[in-house]
Amino acid sequence: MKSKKTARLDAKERILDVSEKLFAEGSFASVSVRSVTGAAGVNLSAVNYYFGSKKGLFQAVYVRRAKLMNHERLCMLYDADEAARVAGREVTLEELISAMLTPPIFWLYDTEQGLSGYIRFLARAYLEEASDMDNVLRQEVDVFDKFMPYFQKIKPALSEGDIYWRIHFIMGVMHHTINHLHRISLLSHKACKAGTREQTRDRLVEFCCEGF
Amino acid sequence: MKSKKTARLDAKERILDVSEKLFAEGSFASVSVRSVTGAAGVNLSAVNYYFGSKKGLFQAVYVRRAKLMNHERLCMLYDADEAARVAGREVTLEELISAMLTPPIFWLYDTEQGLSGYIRFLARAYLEEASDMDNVLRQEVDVFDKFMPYFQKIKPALSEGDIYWRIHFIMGVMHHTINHLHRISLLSHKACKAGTREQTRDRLVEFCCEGF
DNA sequence: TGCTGTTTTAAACGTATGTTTTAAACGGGG
DNA sequence: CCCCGTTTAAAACATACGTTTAAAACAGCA
Repeated sequence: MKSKKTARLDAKERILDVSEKLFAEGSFASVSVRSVTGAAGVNLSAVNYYFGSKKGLFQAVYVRRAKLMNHERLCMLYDADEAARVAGREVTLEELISAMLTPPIFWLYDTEQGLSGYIRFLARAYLEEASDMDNVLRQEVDVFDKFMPYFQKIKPALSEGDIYWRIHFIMGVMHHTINHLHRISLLSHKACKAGTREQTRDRLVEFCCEGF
Repeated sequence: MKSKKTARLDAKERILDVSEKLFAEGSFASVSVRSVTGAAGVNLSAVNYYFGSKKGLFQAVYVRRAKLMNHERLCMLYDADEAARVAGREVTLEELISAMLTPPIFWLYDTEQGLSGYIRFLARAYLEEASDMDNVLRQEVDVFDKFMPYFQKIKPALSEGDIYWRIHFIMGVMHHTINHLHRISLLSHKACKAGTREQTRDRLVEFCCEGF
């Protein structure tokens, strides 16, 4: 019951890794429990044993890295705030948008830890109508609320609604990049390459800064 | 075999209407043939009779309005081109982006003819990995290729790749609005309203023009 | 070693799925 | 009226699904 946990976590974690990947590539309904357990090399019952149900598995995939994701964004925000404070200036718009976009975009390029899978999983989860997934949205909204005062200080002429609309657009640029980065070369007749994560991030930030 | 066609088209069209709506709300796998035929009030076999298979139905939903959609965009482009020609000026960036965004956004607000359903169906089809759906992408790419020369004339400093990246971002803003317009009020703590189709369109165009 | 709680396995359950089949109903043209 | 191609109807098919069950295998500890 103690050292056995290693095996337990192995299987559990393996299921999470695999289903993160599969849920990133297809919709909830299109991924079967059997395809998950098959790819993870565990017994069919393992999903229900560890997570109660298929929906529970989906939630668990979400929860596993949810805090870390937004934690990184808030860290970047606070870092920018601190840097601006000591320099006696205001946080810049670029810093704000970069704090919102850098973590997800960098994760998108991470294949080692599987963070790429998670970020694509997230982008899909936004479209799942399972009412339990509303908290996926809500959690991100909570983060943006922390950004709100900064935007208002930088753009005092904009109403709260105006700012939310722009944040909404930024999310659109981000999600679309997450969903389609792998075929952006194809779509552009090879005219644009995916590039490095910094290049992609810079493109996004630049476009969104100007649009704001 | 002649006037009987009315009944035939009625059933066929009714199936298309219903599945357009259902495919707009859920993924391909999450929509069952039985839910379609049930809502359409036709027999279960009707889908396979008219469309061969569930996938065939999906394709038929796509094909039904695909040409019209991009036709409207190209019309707006040619209108802008003509207006600019007679005025002895160049087409503006705003006109270009408006031509790309106005049809889908206006459709999104159309509930009478069900165009709203189609445009949300399209946004979802982009994420279906069914390889048959690659032509959904390709068709839109073909349209953008028609826009390409205009963008290059307006922004001669940008490389082809730069322009494609920006078009990609514009598509992101558009798709995200299509997918989430119905809950944008919720996400913003009621701070922003969905507004009229013109207001939404103008917000999109403004943001994308600046970003470009 | 025997006991205990945990994990894994194999099998089965009940239901929902896409599709096929077979026959009935329909409606105009001979 | 009857014939015929088209459309609808009901039923069945085979498979895939999520979930449950019950027993076996396991690992630590007395």
